[in-house]
Amino acid sequence: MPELPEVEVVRRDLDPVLRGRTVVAAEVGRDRAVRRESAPEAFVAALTGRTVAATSRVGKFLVVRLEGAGHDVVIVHLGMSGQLRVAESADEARLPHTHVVWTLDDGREVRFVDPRTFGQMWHAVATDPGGRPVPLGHLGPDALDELGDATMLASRFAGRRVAVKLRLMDQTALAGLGNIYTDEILFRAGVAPHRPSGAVTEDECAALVASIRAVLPAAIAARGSSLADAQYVDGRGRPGTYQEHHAVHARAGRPCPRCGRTVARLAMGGRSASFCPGCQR
DNA sequence: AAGCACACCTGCTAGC
DNA sequence: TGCTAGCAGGTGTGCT
Repeated sequence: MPELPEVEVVRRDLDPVLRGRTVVAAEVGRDRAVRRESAPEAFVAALTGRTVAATSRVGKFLVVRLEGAGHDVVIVHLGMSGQLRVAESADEARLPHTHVVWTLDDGREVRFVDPRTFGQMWHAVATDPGGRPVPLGHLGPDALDELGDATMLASRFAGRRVAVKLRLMDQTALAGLGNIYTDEILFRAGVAPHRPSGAVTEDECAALVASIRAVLPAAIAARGSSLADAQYVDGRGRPGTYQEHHAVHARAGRPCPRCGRTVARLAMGGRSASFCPGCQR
């Protein structure tokens, strides 16, 4: 799935389910789902009997903070196809590819379902002085909560020859944007995806910042984007609707909604960019 | 040392 | 109809 808006929708669904609840049991059905742990047993032991203090998010990573003096957390990344689903009880049938299950003290279950297995979760102990878990220290500022001004973005682009779309997707530069939302953000800002990031002007950086500030909240309000393969659903299994507002992403060959020219597709960094050659320069 | 290519998986679709 | 190749929202590593 999932880029920042989808992860944020899942976090908002899950927070009231988890907050103040105690995890009475945890089970790992597929070791790869907790592959950063020394052993799945360590993950289960660290989580069992613990009460959830709060949830937060950094970029595409979901952070579940546990009560106690140790400042420890569970970090979840949904990868390409991960879902966190709430079941009202253990009796509800499990979906195929259910790899991790947390049983809560109210009888509900939180289930991690992930067909492609690129997602994972793990227990992390230390937090840095800013309150971020140490394993997430390499991430740049969060694109929703910590986005700065045009000057900040320009400083992230300065001296770089890499294409601006790839730079926007670089999680160490700015955290949370992926292939869908960089397509949409670049379209709205009128910037072509293959432009070298160092050549993007200050005015264009201002347009990109405004575009990020518009697109991410709108996508969250629409409960995320669910594309053709329909892998992304929220905590209750429902798809989002923001794909209905996509101007260019996955619309190559169809007309640009603004100027009518054909949306083009470009191979970039091992994936594909969609853009309007008329609106984006 | 920035910038690539590639590995890691499963499932669906388009095309033959 | 059935097979195969290609493609899909991600991150991390290792080579140049």
